[in-house]
Amino acid sequence: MPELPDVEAFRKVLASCAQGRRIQRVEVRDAGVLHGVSAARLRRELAGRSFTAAERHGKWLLARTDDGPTLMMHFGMTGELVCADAADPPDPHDRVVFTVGRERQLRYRDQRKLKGLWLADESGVARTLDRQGPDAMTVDRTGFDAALSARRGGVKSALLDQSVLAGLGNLLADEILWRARLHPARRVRDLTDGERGRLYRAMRGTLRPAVAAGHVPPRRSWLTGRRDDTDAVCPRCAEPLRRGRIAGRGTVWCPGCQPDAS
DNA sequence: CGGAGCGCCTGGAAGC
DNA sequence: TGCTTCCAGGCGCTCC
Repeated sequence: MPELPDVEAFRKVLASCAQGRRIQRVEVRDAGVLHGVSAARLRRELAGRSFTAAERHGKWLLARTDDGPTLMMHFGMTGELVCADAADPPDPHDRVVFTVGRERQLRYRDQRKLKGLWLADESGVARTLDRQGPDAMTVDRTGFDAALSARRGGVKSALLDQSVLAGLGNLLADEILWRARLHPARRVRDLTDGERGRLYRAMRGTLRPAVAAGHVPPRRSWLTGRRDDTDAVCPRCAEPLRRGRIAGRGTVWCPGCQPDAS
């Protein structure tokens, strides 16, 4: 679930809940979400420090600390970041709980534990972010073309590859391709300049309202709002939507609006 | 290099 | 009803 818009919402949660506040307590309820750091070291390195900047790149969320390491968070498919009162009952999927300030808690909650938390110094942060392409929210048209230029495969696979563009997930990729009227299996190299422009504008036009909403909104006027329908039809042309597996992922598209590769 | 397949985890839904 | 299997909005790895 968490794609760029969700992680941007978590960034705002981090900023409003914990930024500038002292970390009083670090409770690791399930060490299975910790990567390369023990519960003891996480506690030792963070307790007593304050969270400073809240940054996001693609689907990575970075919590900086004053003169300390950076907490890096990735939410996999089911993760979220919640601000709660210390008195609120814990959710069974609260894996790590940071008590900040008086009685406030920042909770890393995740059912499936596919990703989790890392603790990194500057070079560690750089090593992770160097593997990421430009952020999909802020990349300009020139950077977008540059990111796609080296690609030989299908366009959906390129959009999903975080080292090409950072932040798009399966839902967004389908939504953007539908909006751009491009079949997900089209080869990137075959796209005309006009088609790449359409794709870029579709990405911006999809991300802006999704970030405002904090997630990809399941509006009926969007493809996303139809993909769970039993007899799903295109919101634009009413053609029955097609489902298949493209780039190894469940993919939905409109055969009417998004003409086949060939 | 691209892309398919698998594994990491969990739990809800579908199948028998 | 109960047990089994499949599948999911992510991603890293191996293999062809």
